[in-house]
Amino acid sequence: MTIKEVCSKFNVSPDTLRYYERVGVIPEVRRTSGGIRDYSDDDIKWVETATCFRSAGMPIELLIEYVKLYQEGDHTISARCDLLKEARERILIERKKFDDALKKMDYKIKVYENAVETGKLEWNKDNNCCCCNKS
Amino acid sequence: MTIKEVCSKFNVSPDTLRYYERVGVIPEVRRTSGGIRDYSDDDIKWVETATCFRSAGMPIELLIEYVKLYQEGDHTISARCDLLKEARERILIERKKFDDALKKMDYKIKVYENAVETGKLEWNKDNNCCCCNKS
DNA sequence: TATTGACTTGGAGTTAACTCTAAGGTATAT
DNA sequence: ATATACCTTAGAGTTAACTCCAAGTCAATA
Repeated sequence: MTIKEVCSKFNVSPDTLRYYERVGVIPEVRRTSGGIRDYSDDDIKWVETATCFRSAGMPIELLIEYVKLYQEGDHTISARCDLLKEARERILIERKKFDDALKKMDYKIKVYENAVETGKLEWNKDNNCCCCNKS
Repeated sequence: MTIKEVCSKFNVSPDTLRYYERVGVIPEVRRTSGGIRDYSDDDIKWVETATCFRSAGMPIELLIEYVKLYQEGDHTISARCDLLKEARERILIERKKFDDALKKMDYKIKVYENAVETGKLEWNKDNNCCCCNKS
């Protein structure tokens, strides 16, 4: 598969894919006799993993570390497992922050929608919710 | 409340709070006669909102826009509401990406944990899951 | 009252993750 | 055969969001 095809498959730029390969976020991709990248099925799976994990905010450094461990062979399996578990915890923490923000937003949206209808802002006076009354 | 107290309350640096104020992520904070910031309850609510929304990846620019609208008065209520709804949609999209990554990680962790136990990697051959078999 | 530590501003520097540029090679349609 | 579109590398530039620095002021303690 050409770089262009992989790009449109995962919605990333060619520059990004070349950058990922250069810094080691994915293993090296085989070239044609002309020197042009030809992504194998495995390469594509690496790109899939990389873009998926990156989309979840997993830092490049962690992905590089993972690829390094992978290339060292099977004796790094438990290290890779630990790395993934740690990454998992981080993502759970981040997701919690998203949920907190959503809660706050939902409250504010409700107040504003009510204001658009009735013509006046009515913040919850007892402040029992997660949100501030003002702003 | 002093800048230091606000910092430890929301776990951000003084530099960050001063930066937020300077660029308009929060409205201007009143100073003491000596020129030192003294955060009011409302200021603190603004900081709470800002840090909460930033933690969810909401860009600075959006927060600045929100504060601007707020300062223009009540005729911007529906615009503020629209802004929050759009932000909400974005966060839902981002959270979906987190869930996708978590799914992939959980599968990989399971495979690796099994490998640590049994001594060999057993990727799901029929590839019915969201994940790649290799990597 | 002197020292210590925290505060102020304006502006420069840093970091992660791309993104672009230059100079040139490859592949395909006319 | 040549134009066009896409590919290559190395390295420089960009962007968001801080983070640090210098030079000076303020406040609490010994």
